[in-house]
Amino acid sequence: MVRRRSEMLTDVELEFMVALWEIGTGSVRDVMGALGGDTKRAYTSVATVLKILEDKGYVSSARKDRSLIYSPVIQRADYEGRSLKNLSDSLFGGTPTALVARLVDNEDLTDEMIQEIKEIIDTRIRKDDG
Amino acid sequence: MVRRRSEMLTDVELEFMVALWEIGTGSVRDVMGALGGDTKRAYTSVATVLKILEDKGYVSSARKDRSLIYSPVIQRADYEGRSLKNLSDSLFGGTPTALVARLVDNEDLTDEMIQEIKEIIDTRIRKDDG
DNA sequence: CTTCATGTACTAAATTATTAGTAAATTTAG
DNA sequence: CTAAATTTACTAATAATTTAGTACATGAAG
Repeated sequence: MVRRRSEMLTDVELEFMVALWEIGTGSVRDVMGALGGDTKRAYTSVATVLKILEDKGYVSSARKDRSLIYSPVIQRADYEGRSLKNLSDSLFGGTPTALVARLVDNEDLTDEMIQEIKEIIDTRIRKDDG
Repeated sequence: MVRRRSEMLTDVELEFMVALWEIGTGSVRDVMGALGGDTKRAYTSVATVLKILEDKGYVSSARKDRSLIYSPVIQRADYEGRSLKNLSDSLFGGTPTALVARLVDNEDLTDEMIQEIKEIIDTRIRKDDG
């Protein structure tokens, strides 16, 4: 009964990748400083998670003086796209339109946000034509 | 070191909830039949997951003859919204517009889909005005 | 009534996720 | 050189996830 790992990041892994994407590249201590969350983590916990991310192929490391400097292997934009596809497939029947429909019927969306979204769509349509 | 459970469904739980949302209500055997995935699961595995979902408050059960009939407690639309908020917060800086921007720069989206999305937005804007 | 089928509860086992401690190496300060 | 500090590798502990087996109850068939 082999369970193959999901291709998606766990919550903690995602938090770490976001931190690393923010700073671009950094040591354990740098990433620890860039973690936005409210939970404090021990230095060794941060180091362990970064090692796990490296084992899984999400980051790479290179030694600089005494420290390891970590860099993202996957691009944030790629992962954002993968996340959207994953959500669309698992919950919206594989139709991104259903996803958008649910998004925009959210009460909390301001008129400004809706307008901004409209402009994003219109821009994309113009780009297709041009 | 208490880890509090995420408010999101796991992959398997989501698959089960989608099946239950599809059929509305059903026994272990009904849900087993409605599961779309490619992996076969033993009857007892399905029963166990449904019980776990009940423990977590996602479904409720009522006895009918010898069987338990399960019903969703959370609404699909609610969970869809929660998922989008979760993704937006964790990966798109809490800005749904960034999420949409990433969605529509996906190569795989057809012109038809884009048009459909545009209409969804425009409809929502008209509804606001009206 | 006995046997068989069906269904649930309980238990178990394997894997993954999360957090952090300990040990060892290496550098730096005195 | 020795002591303190920094860093990584290894290990551990706990929790959650996923799958399914066993035991027992109950109803149906002969």
